[in-house]
Amino acid sequence: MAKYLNEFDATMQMIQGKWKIIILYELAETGQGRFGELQRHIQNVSHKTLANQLRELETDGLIIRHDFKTAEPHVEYHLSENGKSLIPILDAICTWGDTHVDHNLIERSLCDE
Amino acid sequence: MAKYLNEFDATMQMIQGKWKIIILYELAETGQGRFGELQRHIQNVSHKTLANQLRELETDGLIIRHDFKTAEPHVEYHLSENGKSLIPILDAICTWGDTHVDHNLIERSLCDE
DNA sequence: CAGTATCCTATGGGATACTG
DNA sequence: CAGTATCCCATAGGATACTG
Repeated sequence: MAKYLNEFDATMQMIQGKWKIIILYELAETGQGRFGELQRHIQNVSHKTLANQLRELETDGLIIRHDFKTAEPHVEYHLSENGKSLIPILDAICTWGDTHVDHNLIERSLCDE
Repeated sequence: MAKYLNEFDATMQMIQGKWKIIILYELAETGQGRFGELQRHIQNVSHKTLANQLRELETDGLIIRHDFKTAEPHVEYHLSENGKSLIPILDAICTWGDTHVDHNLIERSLCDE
């Protein structure tokens, strides 16, 4: 059985999720990040949901999880090549929102800085 | 209160919905379409859901609903300028899915024909 | 033909607490 | 620090039937 209706659906399912794009964008800018860092930067995301979305992004091959396997837990996330290839699209999505949506309706600007 | 988290969120909320992108793409290709036509072309969409998504797209200003107000109900939908400006992004989303997702997982190919 | 109303289910995501 | 488990709620979307 096919998992996706079409190419839109495939792409959308991978980036759909309240925080997924923000996570990808954050990692694109910083290069890599730890769980706690991401949670601090992306305000209001719940612990459970961040963990969920990170796992989905990892499963879909958009980010890579590197476990340092030290005594004190230390995990770093960074974009895969596939994830990086998505950035131009995210830019386009951000720019479109920036130019076509009333700024008063937008809580925190992310693109075009 | 802001309605959207950021520009991503704004754009995503407008195109999110199981059939919204397909509707937009369909209208982009055909120029305009009636309710029944859309339902026939977009297989498997339920009557109620199609009506819902059309109304949301209209509310968000992406499509325009033209009621001919004849005795026999006749309504045509077509893209607004805002909706048209979204097409390049949809193309990018489709192309990305086409090149980065296993074709066996995709039910019906829509782009790159 | 186009649209609305009702009912139902699956899922996403928040709050919170627990584990190693 | 990173992750999992439980509980709970709001929403999306399907099936179906009804209206003008």
